[in-house]
Amino acid sequence: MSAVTSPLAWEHVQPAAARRLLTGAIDAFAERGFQATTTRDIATRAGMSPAALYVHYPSKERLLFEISLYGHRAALEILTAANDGGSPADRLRAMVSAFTSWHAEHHTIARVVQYELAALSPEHFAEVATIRRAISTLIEQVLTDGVTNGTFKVDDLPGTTLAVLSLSIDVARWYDPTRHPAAEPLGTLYADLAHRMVQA
Amino acid sequence: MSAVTSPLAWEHVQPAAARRLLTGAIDAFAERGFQATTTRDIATRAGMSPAALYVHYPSKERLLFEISLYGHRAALEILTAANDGGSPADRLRAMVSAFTSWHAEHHTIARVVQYELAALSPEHFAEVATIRRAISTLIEQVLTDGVTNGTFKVDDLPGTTLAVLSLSIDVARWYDPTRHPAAEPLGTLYADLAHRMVQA
DNA sequence: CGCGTTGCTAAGCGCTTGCTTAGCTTCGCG
DNA sequence: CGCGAAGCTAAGCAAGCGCTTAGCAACGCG
Repeated sequence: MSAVTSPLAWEHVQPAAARRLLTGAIDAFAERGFQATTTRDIATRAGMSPAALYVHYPSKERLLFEISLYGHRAALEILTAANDGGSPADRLRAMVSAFTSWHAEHHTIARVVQYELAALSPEHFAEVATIRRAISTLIEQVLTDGVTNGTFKVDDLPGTTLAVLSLSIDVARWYDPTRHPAAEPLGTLYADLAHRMVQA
Repeated sequence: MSAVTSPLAWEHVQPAAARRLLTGAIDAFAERGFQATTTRDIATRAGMSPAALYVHYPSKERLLFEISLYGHRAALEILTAANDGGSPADRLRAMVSAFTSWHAEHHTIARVVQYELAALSPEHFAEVATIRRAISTLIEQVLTDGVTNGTFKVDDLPGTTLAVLSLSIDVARWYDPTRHPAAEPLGTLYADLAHRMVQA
């Protein structure tokens, strides 16, 4: 586990059977998507009968929500930590690097977080949407700060904010640890690319 | 329909009922995903009974393949057209602009093209993968040309190629015509961002 | 010990899925 | 007019779905 990305430990999920179901669901949702994953598949991955799932979670959707919520919170946390101190350029580079590395290192959870939003209930979607707006605001603010002190040149602020985030998020779509570089060098490359996009 | 993006007409799909099924399937797959879309839903959108679908297509997967194949071909075509003539910078800007605009303007098909690959049969996937490699090669070549003539500075060629493509592709994920700028200005913004990423 | 709680399984319910079958109508064409 | 092809529908099949029910073993605690 790298230093720049949060450990994403699941120890807080108790008991162990509930944790096995959750991590099994992450793998299944990431591989096949939420709709194509069956509760029987999740239960089998956790080494249980299908009915045991409902002892720990009231529905398949709830399992998705727990994963999505925890994943969004983890992503916001590593961004917030990276935003601490330094010039706008330093903060932008640290945030893009951390956010990119996180999407590479945790690409299974990241895939669920980024591509299964439509499967959430309206109420659950609203809850993670709040976190998504906070993430977006962090990037927009550092770009604003850089423009204000003259180190950045940004023509379209919302458009560029979206582009910077988009670049990191799409890593979850294509990243394959067997075929691509380690997460940390990728983060450095993307920090460089994002910095160039906004440099004055 | 803008000048930089191909018209994406479906007139070649005959008879009209087959075309209605295909366009209905695009909308349904883009909205809900392949797995969550039922053949009954597709048939209803085309104004027919569920069985009528099988008069024109042998399976739901085949419908996806026809959409995916045509979409990939259209994307490759507009990229190839934009690659014609000028400096590496001109060609890169033209390709990124066209590719981005295409993903925004045709974001429903683009969503199917980019996010439903896993639902294709292995044989059908192999066929579109060939087109995807051709797309990637076009971008890699223009970056190579720019590095060679000294107008670009690229540290990691495959990584930067992927990043440039990634930036445009992710547009399909978030683009909403009711909330975002028109496709053509977006293409111009992204051409600028991509150019800055590689400028010497 | 007695007994409620926790965690699990076997069985299965009601429903929906992709797709098939049988049969009807419409049409072009000799 | 006769007839095969094309295009469609009503009905339904086998399989698989999310989830429920009934019941059992293990455990903590008075």
